[in-house]
Amino acid sequence: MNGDLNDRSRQILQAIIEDYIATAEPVGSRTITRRHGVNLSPASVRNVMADLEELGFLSSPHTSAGRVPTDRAYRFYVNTLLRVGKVSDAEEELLLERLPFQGADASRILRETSRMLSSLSHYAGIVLAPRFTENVLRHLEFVRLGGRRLLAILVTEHGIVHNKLVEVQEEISGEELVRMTNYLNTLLQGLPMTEVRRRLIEQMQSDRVTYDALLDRALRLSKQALAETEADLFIEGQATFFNQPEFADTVRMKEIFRAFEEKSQLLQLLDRCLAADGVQIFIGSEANLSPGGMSVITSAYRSGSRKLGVLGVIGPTRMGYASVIPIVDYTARLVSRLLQSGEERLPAVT
Amino acid sequence: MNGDLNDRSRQILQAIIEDYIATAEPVGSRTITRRHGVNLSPASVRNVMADLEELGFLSSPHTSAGRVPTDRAYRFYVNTLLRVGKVSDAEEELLLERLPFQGADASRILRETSRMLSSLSHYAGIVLAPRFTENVLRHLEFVRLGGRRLLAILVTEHGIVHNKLVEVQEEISGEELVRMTNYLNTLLQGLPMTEVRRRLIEQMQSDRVTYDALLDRALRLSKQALAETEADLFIEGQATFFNQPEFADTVRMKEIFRAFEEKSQLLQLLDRCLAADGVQIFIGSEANLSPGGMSVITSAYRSGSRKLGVLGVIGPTRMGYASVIPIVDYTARLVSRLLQSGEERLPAVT
DNA sequence: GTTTGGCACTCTTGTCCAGGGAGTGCCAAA
DNA sequence: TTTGGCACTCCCTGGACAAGAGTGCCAAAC
Repeated sequence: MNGDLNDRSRQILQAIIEDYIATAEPVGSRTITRRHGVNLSPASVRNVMADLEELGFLSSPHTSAGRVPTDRAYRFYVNTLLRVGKVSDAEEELLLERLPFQGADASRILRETSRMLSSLSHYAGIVLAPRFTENVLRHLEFVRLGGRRLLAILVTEHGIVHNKLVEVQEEISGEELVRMTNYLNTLLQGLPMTEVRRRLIEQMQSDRVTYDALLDRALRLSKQALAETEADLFIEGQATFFNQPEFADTVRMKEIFRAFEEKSQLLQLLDRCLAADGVQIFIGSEANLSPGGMSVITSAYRSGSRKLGVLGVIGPTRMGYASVIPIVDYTARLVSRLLQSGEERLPAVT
Repeated sequence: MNGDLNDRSRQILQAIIEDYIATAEPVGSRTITRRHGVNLSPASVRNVMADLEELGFLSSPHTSAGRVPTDRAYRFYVNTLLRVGKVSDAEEELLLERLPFQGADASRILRETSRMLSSLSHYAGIVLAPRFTENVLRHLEFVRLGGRRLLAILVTEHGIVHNKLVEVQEEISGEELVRMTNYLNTLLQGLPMTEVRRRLIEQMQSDRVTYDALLDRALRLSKQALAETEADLFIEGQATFFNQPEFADTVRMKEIFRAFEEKSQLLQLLDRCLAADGVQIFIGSEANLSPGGMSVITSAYRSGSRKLGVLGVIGPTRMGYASVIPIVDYTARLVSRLLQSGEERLPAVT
């Protein structure tokens, strides 16, 4: 059904979309003939526009307004019409200058990334921190907080630190804790979380543990400590939505900010992105976000072949896809490289 | 200048303020006689209102609108007219039920606190996490990330975890790291950060260290690791500003959200609060925030006699002071108790 | 002297209406 | 098939007008 459009229709559709992206105002037939290189009379353009409306690519707010692209039009635009460029030199320079700052740990890099995504795209930047389950355990430590409360600290690769409070049945002495920690670290260090689970269960049934109550306790403890933690999501530049005329009314703005505070819908969407390869684009209703009218462009960042998390941009459907797509793409590659280079310097983990 | 007002003026001023807080609309003389127990004719009330305007307590948006309280009026109201009540049973119940949840570490409690502050007050809740320098060091740990990059993890009392990436000159072996960690922990554990600094410098000059290069390195490392980190600020319920009619226009909303994303002004204000005792109230211009028209009510929370951080509520100047003040007060006490009780269970720190 | 009713005045808000502008749809001619 | 022309629709703006709310002030009442 996409290929159905002839050259002229495509050209006009593209002109309408790009004009609308630039102005946020319904596009009329005369505007097309004037501003874009279309050598036709307004009347002819009107005929084409009527066809495009018939096909579901355009809609008119009211009889005598211009036309506005539908989600479907944007989808067609992104799939077929748009030729995606590269990031501009200025953008690249800014990213390279700002992102890999000295002595930064991963969470800092990721936070800064969401800032950069926002300021480059002029929309909101989002970064989903590496999913806990996707990570490799680097170090596990228990700190006694008092009485039977222990703080479990786990460091995953890239220096991301999670911590969790666990309560034990009986007090544990300092030496016992050291022994437990050593045991657990030799057992689990360097394993991906998915593997960690398996190893724990396997080990619990081994002879060595059956006869050593302390080790048994250690395993139970770490099982508690390694329970899934909630996902970390950095969002920056929400205020950019105030610049979009289509969100000018307060009711919609309110809904948007509610949604951002909620995060759950967004997390669900980003989880889906984690599974896919390359740049993902969700247009309007495809994103399935509650306030509607928003598009999300994402890409997973990775370390080697393992996908760690997702980053991207969220803005109005009427978004500058042409410039945002390469930004997201490039940033994802850059972040991957930054995290990778941290890893390369690691000694082989045994 | 405050005591100047006679009873009647006070009564009318109070009526105006409370009416305006409730309705967000300029209050006229008739409204006062109708809705509040004032046994006077509108004309008399008008005379008083003219005086109050003269004194700077009221202002009128235009000639034939009602009167609106000025910042000064709110200040007078809070200082003199308002009798602050207690939190309602329902509020208390909710707080007690939601806050001290099992197995929560301090940062979780604080995040949840800002949520509760927002949902109880119907304004935005803010919580400033314990200032790093105010804390007691509980545990210090270095994890090798790869090559010469170490992740310093420091746990302060109440189980708050900070981490920082540090780079060393030459690689450090596993055993060396263990020895360093042990040395540093016996040296620094249980000291407040301010003390930690002193001890580090003192120790650097001691004989033992001059002859042991590793210890020297350890000290230098920890000095890097213990550098001040940026303050953590939890804000929740920013979207409540959308409910306030006085912020209905998009321009102001935009400014507010910019300010929230910036945080710096807010941090400055909260820092001032940390110094003061009890509930602090900043009305309108007193808060010195850029978008103006906002009031901030805060109280420091503490552990024992040491103030840790600040929590509070931020909303429009036209805020329900009567109900918010006790909420902030009670919450600060509750959080103090929660953190305290965690501490009590600690063994004495030597 | 204080309080109050009355009255003129001011300013905002909402409604109605007319006119201009932008755009469409359709038809007939090129 | 394209295009010019034309009637029509709808939005937006601005002016006029009335209603409503409130004020300020004055003179009479208490």
